[in-house]
Amino acid sequence: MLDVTWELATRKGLSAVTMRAVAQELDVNPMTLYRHVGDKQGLLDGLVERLLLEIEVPEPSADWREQLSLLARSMRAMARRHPDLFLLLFQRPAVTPEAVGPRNAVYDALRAAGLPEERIPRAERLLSTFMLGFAASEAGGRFRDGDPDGDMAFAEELIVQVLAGA
Amino acid sequence: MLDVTWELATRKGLSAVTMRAVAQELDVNPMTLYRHVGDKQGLLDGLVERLLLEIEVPEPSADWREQLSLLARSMRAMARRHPDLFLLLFQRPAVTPEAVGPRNAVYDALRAAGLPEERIPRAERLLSTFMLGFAASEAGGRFRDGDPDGDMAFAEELIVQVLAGA
DNA sequence: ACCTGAACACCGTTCAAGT
DNA sequence: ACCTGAACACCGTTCAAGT
Repeated sequence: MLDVTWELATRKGLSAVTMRAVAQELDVNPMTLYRHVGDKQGLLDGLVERLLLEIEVPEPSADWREQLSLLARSMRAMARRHPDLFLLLFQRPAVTPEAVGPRNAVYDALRAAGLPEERIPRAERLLSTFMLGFAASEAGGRFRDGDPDGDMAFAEELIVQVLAGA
Repeated sequence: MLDVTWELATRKGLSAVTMRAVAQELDVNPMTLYRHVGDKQGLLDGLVERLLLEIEVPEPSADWREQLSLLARSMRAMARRHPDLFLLLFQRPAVTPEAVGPRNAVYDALRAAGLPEERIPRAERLLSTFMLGFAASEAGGRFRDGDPDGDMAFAEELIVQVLAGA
């Protein structure tokens, strides 16, 4: 069911994801969905989980600068593919099981940058918050007529600089 | 009309803002709204404009660190008051007329920090993006069980450090 | 020309009737 | 006990009928 819902969201956008539309896609009575999902919110939760799992995570063996760069790129790409769904990330706790992939990827990069272990969790929260905000802004159109690539390149320089001098 | 809509959004949340509910609040036929607003999206646009205007902006005469701190605080407060509406900021260009207040406030602070004029626009975009992401995360519950005040205090230290050494 | 009620094409969810 | 169709209480918006 989640597969079909995800496919529907990808193909026609989040606004097309309704109980009734998903049910029709499955050739099933709308009420039948409630056996699997409890709620419309449950359906959306599943979609956000899936989005987190679809974010591509870099090799931990790569240069840490490259790790961060790749991670930022894949988050931005995911946001562009699912702009409305991406916004829901702000409404879910960052500590769900599906969130460990991306979080560990940031942990690995920060560790590789030489950041002391005790500073990593906070640094990850701040860095991820920035990346999320940036990707959401770009995908949502807040940067209209701007230069997101240039802005992100500059942000990466700054981040590398701060991490190198920490 | 916008006053009543804003009041409704504040009192009962964004999901209670429907054409029909606003019309009822005004003791008017739902169709009458279309004379003033064209669209439901138009109603929401008005709400986001108002939200931007409601963000409290610091005195430009204060210490620049204090300016940034106050601005962050008022953005976070606004996000907590209107969590769903706040998310819509990501879906609107940052260059609307109502956005100049907050943007100029950041400009002023960066100028006071001694940042060269030509670097200010990009710095403002990155800084505002972080603040927006942070405020949205906190208000939306992404930081559940976290320590947003501590995280923000640390972020401010970092920002001051970067700006001082620029 | 302007306004607006009824109507259309949807929603998510409850609940009672059917098996 | 399980399942589900009809029904309920909503939506945003169109459009034709009324003034």
